[in-house]
Amino acid sequence: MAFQQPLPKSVPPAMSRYNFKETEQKWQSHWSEHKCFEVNIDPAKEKYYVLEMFPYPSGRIHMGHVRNYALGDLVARYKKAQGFNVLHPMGWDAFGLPAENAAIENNVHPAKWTRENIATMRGQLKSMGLSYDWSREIATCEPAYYAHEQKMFLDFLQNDLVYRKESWVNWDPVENTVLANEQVIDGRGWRSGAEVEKRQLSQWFLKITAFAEELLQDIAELERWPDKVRLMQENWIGRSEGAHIRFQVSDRSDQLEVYTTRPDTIFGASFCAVAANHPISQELARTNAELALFISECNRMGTSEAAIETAEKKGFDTGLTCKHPFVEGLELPLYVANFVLMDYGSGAIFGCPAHDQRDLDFARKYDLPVIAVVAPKGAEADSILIENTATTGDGVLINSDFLDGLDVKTAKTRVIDVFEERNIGKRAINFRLRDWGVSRQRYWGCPIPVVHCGDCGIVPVPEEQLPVVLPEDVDLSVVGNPLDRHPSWKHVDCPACGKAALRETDTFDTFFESSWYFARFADPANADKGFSPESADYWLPVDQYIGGIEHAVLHLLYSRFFTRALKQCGYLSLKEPFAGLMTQGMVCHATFRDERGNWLLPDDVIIDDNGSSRTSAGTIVTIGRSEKMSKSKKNVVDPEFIIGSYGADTARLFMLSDSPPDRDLDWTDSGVEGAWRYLNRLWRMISEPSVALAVLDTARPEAMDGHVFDVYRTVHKTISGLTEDLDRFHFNKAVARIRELSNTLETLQPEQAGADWVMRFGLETLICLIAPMTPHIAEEAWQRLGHDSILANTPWPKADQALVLDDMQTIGVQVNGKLRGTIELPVDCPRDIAEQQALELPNVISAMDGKPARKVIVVPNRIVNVVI
RNA sequence: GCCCAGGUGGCGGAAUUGGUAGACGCGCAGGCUUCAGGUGCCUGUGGCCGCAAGGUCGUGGAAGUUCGAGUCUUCUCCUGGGCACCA
Repeated sequence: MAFQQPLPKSVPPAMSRYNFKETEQKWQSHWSEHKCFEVNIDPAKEKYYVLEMFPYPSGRIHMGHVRNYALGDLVARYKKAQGFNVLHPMGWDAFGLPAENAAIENNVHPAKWTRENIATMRGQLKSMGLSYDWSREIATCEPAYYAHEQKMFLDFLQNDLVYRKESWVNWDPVENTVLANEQVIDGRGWRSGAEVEKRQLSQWFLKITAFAEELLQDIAELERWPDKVRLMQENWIGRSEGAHIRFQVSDRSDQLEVYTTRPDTIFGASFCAVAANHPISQELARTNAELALFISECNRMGTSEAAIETAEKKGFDTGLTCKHPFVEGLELPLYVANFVLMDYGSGAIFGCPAHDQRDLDFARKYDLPVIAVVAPKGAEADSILIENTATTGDGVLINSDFLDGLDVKTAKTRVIDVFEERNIGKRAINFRLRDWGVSRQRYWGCPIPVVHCGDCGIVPVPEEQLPVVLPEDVDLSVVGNPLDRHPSWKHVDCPACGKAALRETDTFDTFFESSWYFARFADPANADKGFSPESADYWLPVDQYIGGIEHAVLHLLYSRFFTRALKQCGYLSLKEPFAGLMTQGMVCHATFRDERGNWLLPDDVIIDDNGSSRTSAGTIVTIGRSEKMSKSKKNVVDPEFIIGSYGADTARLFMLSDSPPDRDLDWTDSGVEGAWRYLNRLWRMISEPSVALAVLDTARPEAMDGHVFDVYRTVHKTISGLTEDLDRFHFNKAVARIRELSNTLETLQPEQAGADWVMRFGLETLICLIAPMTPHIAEEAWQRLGHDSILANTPWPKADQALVLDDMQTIGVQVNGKLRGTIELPVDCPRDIAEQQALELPNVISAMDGKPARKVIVVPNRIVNVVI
């Protein structure tokens, strides 16, 4: 998609094409010099905090960033025009795994790699003309940032929000390192290819579960969040009500505690099962090699819910049995089963095959009894036959002793009451949510500020010794954790007793940094603390947060938790960090493959006029469906190239015009061309208007041609409609309205009375309305129209409501629900007049075919429907 | 397996509460401008029938509610997304 911009010297300046390169640079410098977007606390003004999810500095910006920041900038500039004191900052989520990978692959230090990437990407973002307050820029890998989160961690520790426990990790025995799930491919390390082991390590956890109920309840308050995200958070937290029940294990002194959400099905129990990592399994495995083998098999299986749910249900009969709590003499065999999760509930279940599909699959495989205890409503108790589908719906209890005849809900309550009376179980609420493991055995992250002392145990690093700075003189060419291998860094004196001790060599999960960065932006230069209470009180919460749906759960939930934890530690006075959330869809592009099936870059593909495609070398190209832009499929378009060839305004306009923000967007060359052509058209309308413009600041003329007045009304309607579109995030509709207004303005004729004035008014309004989307061309046009003010500081246009509402309107007339014509009626026209006019329409008369109207439905200002 | 979202012209998408389906753009066709290509401008553009007026079908599929359904209900098919160490 080569594009040259011809600028022939012979053409006079007014006729020249819009010069985006010069213009975009000019206004970017201008805004920067005039500190247009730098803001301070101003109690007299209402604040508005717009935040886009800050990027990981991976090297170069991609189209997803362009979309995200075009959306955010539109909101920020629009709110500024509406008079808000707008905080719109940008920074870098700068710790993370890719820096370490790059270090190993390219022999470059993660710090250097990261800082260079930031410099590149900052330049790219600046070329987009985004209204950031760059004076607030932060990078989370700098001690000036992470020092404060080390302090926060220590405060969490003091407030009992942190603890240590053993937890399982993916261990790569060749690289001597812990792997992320995504680094485990088919059970092997992605780089080493070694078979991954499960290992238990002692790790730091944050008590997010302490807030589980609150985090769940408060979702209801997040009114300006997408329902989809709220639902995902709800499901993630996964509150369930049920019971813990203790089963006596035969021939042993201990009891097995199970968690169940279906205590009502207790009389249908036919086995018990524990997780592979359950203490009982572990204990038995020590003397049972076969069981140990089964457990290691379970450990090799993926830990994801999807993997567990879809895997074949397998179990190992321990030979032990559990006594049924109610049925004297009934012994339930105890299995170790691969579908029981140690992390959920108590890591043990009782199986009721008739009413749980997993249990049924298991029972069929091991030939266990299947006893129906719930009869669906209306079904005959003795006609129930469970084959291969468990019934999980409501019904009436059968075969269940004292529960017989009760519905499921009542039976649950009753049976738990009995458990509690007999002291063998109790009511329990369980959450799927687990505590947040924040330890990472990685180098490029924030050091966890504690010291391990042989005598004193775990000792927090004293506040005056913070920050614990990540050493930069590390060797990444050797396997294992560089912090652990560093010759001196971890060796310190115990802060408590002064004896030789060791630093914690784990670093924080990078979600730690992103859980509070929004607050740091309120007070980014504060050296004493993360942010002052005053700055937080003024700027927080974020009024509009914008980012990818991929963060719908973890990042957003961690931030919500972090905010509560900070509140508990006295940092903040609010619970919810993000009052409004908008999640954007992905940027997609068609995919191309050559004859051998190799992916091709869009740049390597030539589409001929007849629609056929080939490579530049002439070989055949297959065009595949549009998919999310990704390096692996090569269906990427480099934003820098687009900005260089068409300008930032074109790229931004296209990002906003073709799809609503929350849906996926197809990047197409023709769409970009369309945006580019429109900007040139707009430029022509300004520089060579079809109707000479009235002089700046002249009063509205009293005499106006009828058509001119209609156009004038359209301008007001556009202001009103577009403002509403922006408030509802219907940005693609807003762009459509801009184009409609352009079309309408071009219908003005020079000889019509008032046309010169309405043309100026219309163009100035158009420029103001498009400014948040394409700010550079708008500023230039504003200047060209004779203004010496900065458009970015200019108030948003106001519509005259009297002109927005029409006094006449077109109403559809139907006969038996089919449209047969339209009538022009005054607004709020009486029913009988509407009916009369409708019945007089020739088309209506012919459609009625001489039959009388049985009924005429008149919906005022909407429709008339004649029923015959 | 479970949960969620979405299916509207050749394409991206419009259509506040059920009330004129297809705004706006892309593409395409014809014309004008131009030495020519591109740009620009004008006109047309859901399918089918028709010279036209107009008719008829039409929002993944099937059924239902309603004077009236893209919109509500039920079933169904397809596509995409999420399901705990990428960020």
